[in-house]
Amino acid sequence: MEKAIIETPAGFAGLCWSGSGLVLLNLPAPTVSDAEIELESALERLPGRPNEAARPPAGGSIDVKRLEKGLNDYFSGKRADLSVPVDWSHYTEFQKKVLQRVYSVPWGRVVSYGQIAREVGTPRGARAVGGAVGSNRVLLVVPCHRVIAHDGTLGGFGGGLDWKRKLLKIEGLDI
DNA sequence: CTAACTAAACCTA
DNA sequence: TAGGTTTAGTTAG
Repeated sequence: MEKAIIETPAGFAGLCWSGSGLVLLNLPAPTVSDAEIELESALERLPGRPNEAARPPAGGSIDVKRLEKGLNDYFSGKRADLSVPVDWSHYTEFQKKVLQRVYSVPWGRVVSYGQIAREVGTPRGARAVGGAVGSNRVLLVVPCHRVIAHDGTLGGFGGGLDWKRKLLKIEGLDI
């Protein structure tokens, strides 16, 4: 499991990845040390699998430079390409299904919890979808901030509703 | 296994 | 619009 702190126009973001993809991407923090602290704390809260560190395939890692450029573009207000392989191994089946669907929501668009629920085959599981997107650990790459309530209100956000509003604002949406 | 949580949606008035 | 009800999956005990 490799770690890094990268600089974005909005601050310093901590991330870590395994051989199969991105494991963690935090929202930008004001200082490098804030970002480090948040990253460590997120790592401790990572569910499951103690054998993760035991298999680091040296070759297959993510393109950190490209992600850094993507985030730079994103926080400069551009329609950025944040696509990067994600390591889904720390999620339950349901969470994975939901997050993979959210992954495909394009820049500047929003969907409702209920819509996601219908699309993953649990038509009345909107609240469960809320719980699942709340488990997202690769913010922005899986754009869970684009999932809002069906009546157009914000819903919730693990990183705080101010962040959610701000991210949507960057994408031209005033909610 | 149960019970208590939700980042929802629906129904009624 | 407000308030109560229904709902599916996760998590703690």
